[in-house]
Amino acid sequence: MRRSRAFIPTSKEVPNDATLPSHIFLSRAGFISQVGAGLYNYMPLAKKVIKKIEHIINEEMQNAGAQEVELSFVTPADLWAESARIEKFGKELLRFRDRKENLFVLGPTHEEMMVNLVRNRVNSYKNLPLNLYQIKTKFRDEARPRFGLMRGREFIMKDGYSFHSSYKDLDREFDAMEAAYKKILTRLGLDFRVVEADSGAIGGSGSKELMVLADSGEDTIAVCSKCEYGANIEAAKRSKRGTIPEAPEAEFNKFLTPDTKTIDDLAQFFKVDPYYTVKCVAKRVIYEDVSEIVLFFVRGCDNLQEAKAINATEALDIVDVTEEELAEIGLVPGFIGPLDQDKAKHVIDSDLKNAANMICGANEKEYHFVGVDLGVISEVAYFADIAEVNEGDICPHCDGTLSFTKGIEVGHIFKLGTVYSEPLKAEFLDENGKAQPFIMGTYGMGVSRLVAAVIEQHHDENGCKWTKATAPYMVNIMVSNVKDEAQVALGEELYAKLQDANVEVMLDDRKERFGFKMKDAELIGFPYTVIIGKELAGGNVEIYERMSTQKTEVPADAVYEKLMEMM
RNA sequence: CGGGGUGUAGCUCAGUAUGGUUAGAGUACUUGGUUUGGGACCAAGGGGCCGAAGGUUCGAGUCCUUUCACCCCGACCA
Repeated sequence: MRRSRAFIPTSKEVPNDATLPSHIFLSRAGFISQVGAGLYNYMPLAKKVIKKIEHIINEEMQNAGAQEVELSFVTPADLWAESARIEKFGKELLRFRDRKENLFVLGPTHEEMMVNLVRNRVNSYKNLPLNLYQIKTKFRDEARPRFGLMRGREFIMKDGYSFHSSYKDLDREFDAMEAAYKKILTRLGLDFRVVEADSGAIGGSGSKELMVLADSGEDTIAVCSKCEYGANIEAAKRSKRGTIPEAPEAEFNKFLTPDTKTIDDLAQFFKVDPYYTVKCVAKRVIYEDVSEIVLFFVRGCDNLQEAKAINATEALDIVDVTEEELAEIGLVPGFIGPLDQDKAKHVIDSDLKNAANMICGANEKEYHFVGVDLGVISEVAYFADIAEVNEGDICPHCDGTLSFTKGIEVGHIFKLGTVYSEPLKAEFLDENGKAQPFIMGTYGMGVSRLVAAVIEQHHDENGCKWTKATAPYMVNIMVSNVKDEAQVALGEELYAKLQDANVEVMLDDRKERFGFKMKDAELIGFPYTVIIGKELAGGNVEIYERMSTQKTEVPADAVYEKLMEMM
């Protein structure tokens, strides 16, 4: 491509709403343009990058034995009613009616559609397993789209669905997909981590997220310093503490504790480590038809992890409650404890099971219990893992310590089981001629989000740094002065030669100054820019490597070989 | 969905408190010239329904009402 003919509207101006590097540079470098909230046009450069990512995904999916399909974007709302997700998904589902007044939704994900495609067409265990996928535009009417391609309403996703006759086979496929996804991200040149995740609204058991590591990531992940363990903070586990602070010694007693409503106050009042205090987090737990106040107890040094709390209560959602609401049902904010707690349902963090020498609220204003042994309620109370891990906690798999890092979720794989096949009555006949619902897995990967993720991980203050696998053009030939015939001639020659070698190459033949074209090349982020300029008089040109920002001088007649070698 | 903000040239934004020539700047674009190793300089140009609708007024970018869009913080987020 000749730069003079290319549609690449670059700009020095930053869009006023862009804060993330990927958003800023993809806009400035002429990859994307916004048309509405969370809606973007892909211009030629972005389209090329997307195709490259799709190509790699396709190759790895073929290798893994998955077959590509493409399902209708507009999907009948009936299907969504069958799985009951039309309510669950809520306003994120964009609904509309056709001229015959039939209700449709724009597909935000395609579990129902894929199950519908397969049911009644695959009837026998002999035809399983089956793995079908598509790469397609999705639409989610996000309450608040932001961060450019990172969180758009319309986005491109690879979504795959596998069908099995046994859980064992699902496990095998799940592992195969994890391996394939790792391969894809490795080929794309990304630094990533596979982490354990919360299954969220989609349901199912096993769930892993593929996180591209970047400071701007929206997810916090806990990673082990020694082993491979990594988990989304919503799902992260830990071992029991290794070093436990010295326990306060006290007989069980009720103690007057005026004005000590916070853990800090309490720990200071008794001069104990917050480890030995019990924190109460009161929440309103929402179910389909009803809601109620539930008390969550964790150690004073811990915090409640809401995703875990939702799982522990099987709730749809959890919201804050006010002190007034608590007072209404006879609870005393600041002095709520788990002993003799009959005012509200409660969940106690499993780390508190049989914990001794504890201090907790006495459910009476200005009083706390000291010397509490929670062993007395270990048989009757409901214990669950509801505490959020902290940095420095011990890894659940080894003796390493956990630290936090930020990640961009670019892939999520689930073991769905029969969550969709059952309500949608998608069944096959097993070896005994008995009808069984398909056992399913689902595997998503955000293609447009990957475009942004590459830049989040690879950029500097001057612009994009595409990896070799994702670059829209591998080589940019910059003719410094287009009035210099020798420079132009060499540029054209190299341009033709590289094209013949099937290298994707851009020839910057514009009548612009050196600085302008150089800034432009850095902004766009070609992995290699050949600078044909002043040094040509001495027989040399330069190769500018974007990733390292190193310039290397090479003889003009060797530049082709040198480039081929570098790539 | 709650709270806040902004809509004026392709883009970034002045101008709006106090209504009054022909609505501005920078940048981008066109033409000519000078320049040619880090987004150059000079000159001349083109480009606007001041988000939309209604109203007040002799007169509205500016005041009032309605509406739409976009953005920010939060909630939400397979």
